[in-house]
Amino acid sequence: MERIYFTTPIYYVNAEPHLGHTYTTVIADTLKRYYQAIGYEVFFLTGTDEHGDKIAQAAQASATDPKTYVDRISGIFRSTWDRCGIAYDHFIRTTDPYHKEYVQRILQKIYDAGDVYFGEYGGFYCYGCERFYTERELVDGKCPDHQTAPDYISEKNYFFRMAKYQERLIDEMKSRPDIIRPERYRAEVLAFLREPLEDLCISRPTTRLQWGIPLPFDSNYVTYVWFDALLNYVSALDYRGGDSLDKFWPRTNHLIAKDILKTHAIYWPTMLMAAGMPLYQHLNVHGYWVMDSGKMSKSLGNVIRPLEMKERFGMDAFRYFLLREMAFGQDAKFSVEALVTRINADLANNLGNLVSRVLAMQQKYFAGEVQPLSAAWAAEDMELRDKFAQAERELHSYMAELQFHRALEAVWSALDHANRYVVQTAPFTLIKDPAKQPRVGAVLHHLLEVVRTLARLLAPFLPDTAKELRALLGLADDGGSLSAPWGQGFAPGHKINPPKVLFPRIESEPKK
RNA sequence: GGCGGUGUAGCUCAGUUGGUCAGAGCACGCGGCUCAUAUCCGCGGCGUCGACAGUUCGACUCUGUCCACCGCCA
Repeated sequence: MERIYFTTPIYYVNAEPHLGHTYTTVIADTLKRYYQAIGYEVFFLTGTDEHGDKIAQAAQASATDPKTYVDRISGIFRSTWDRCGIAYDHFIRTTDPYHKEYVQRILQKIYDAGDVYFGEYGGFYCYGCERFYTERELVDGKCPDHQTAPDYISEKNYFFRMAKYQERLIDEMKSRPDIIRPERYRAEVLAFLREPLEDLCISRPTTRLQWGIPLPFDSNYVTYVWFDALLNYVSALDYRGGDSLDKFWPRTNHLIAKDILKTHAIYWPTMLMAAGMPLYQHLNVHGYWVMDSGKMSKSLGNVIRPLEMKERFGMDAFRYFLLREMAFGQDAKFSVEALVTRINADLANNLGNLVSRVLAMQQKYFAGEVQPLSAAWAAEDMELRDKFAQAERELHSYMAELQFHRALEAVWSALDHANRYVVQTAPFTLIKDPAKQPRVGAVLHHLLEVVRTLARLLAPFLPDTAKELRALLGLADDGGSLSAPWGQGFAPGHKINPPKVLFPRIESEPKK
């Protein structure tokens, strides 16, 4: 059995889940369901990143201890994904004991191998950013983000010999053209690698930061973000035990937004090289959702919360919009108006109405009982079947490239054809002639095959809707009845349920 | 300043290797059907494909210069 491993980033617990988190998580979920459907063994990891200055400060600000604070926010992430129906296999927290132990184990290994050294570093440090600034980066001597004067700090720290792996990394990036997708992000990384890499500072003294994982070789220091956070992708598999690590690790597909390209394309692979592990299979990079009302922020009140979207529009409708509207890799615009337009046009009018009209006729003309197909199919019957076969082929090729929007477009193109088929065959006219009743039965049978095919093709994208379609068709949940060839999905005498409104039209825009 | 990206119909965007590539959806106009969530089907216009020059028999698609916006680096 083929295997594949999908990861989202671990989300930093300084904010609650918003649109950006949700998009990455939804595409991971969609990919998991898709690959499972085509027979893969899939592992899907998500979780939370919980160490660092900012968290320690945030905890202090809310008059609590860091552990209590991160438990709360991490819990919000987990319950949000649960309530959104996200089918992750494991939820990792960087404060989990097994993760800490794993990070220490790898740090010790790299230290023993001589890839970590103790050195001095001085510079302007901004506590808000948790980072050093070069003089030229400062604006009027102040941090460009916080408008505060940074402190000059000189301290000894541990460094990872990242520069040592630069050439190997370049070779790897060049010899594997699809390691980073889309291509343009690989080009960006290669451009960055034309300049010499510096070694990576991986520690903070405990005098300055306690909320972190202690270095195994020096208890006066904790590890600083990179080893702590990035190693989650393997520590989770290690924790799952058995052969999880061997089964899934090299088959890794990371999903990230473009803001963390560098950490995943440069720091992470060199860390893996030092640890003697193979690199991931693909780093898949998506763009940003841009709000038409400006950059998403609490102060503007335009933060998109997944649970609120689910409440207002339904999770499947929200998922559909995210998957259909963004071209993977590029930025896309988000607005409630566009969301409503998509729901009305694609889900209510095209998909929902098609199912509704088919099931209504099936009910009205034959009391729900599926009628036999004729021995000889009409040309338009075969064309209808072929359109869906074509849509399925296209769907597979687009999914291999993470082109979710194209995959859905392909399905909708077949779906549109099905609506044309209804007009073309006009069962509602034929039924007036009793002699034509067998033809009407056959036409509706073909249309039920459309609905059955949709239930199968849409399942990774719209899991709840697919389930609802199966229920309406009276088909079992096991998938077997869905994958039967066209024309063989329904046993003689099988009964179909009356229609239901899957996606109500949204007539007027609810208040924002 | 360097590197990369984007710039195509009113809006959101597709356009793989240069020759039905000038397209889709939404919006808009007209017509048709009535099974259906006033849904569906057909027809229609709108674009100097950011600007200018070049290569070519032919460029949205290649080359160069420039403009606008975005990102990364400095």
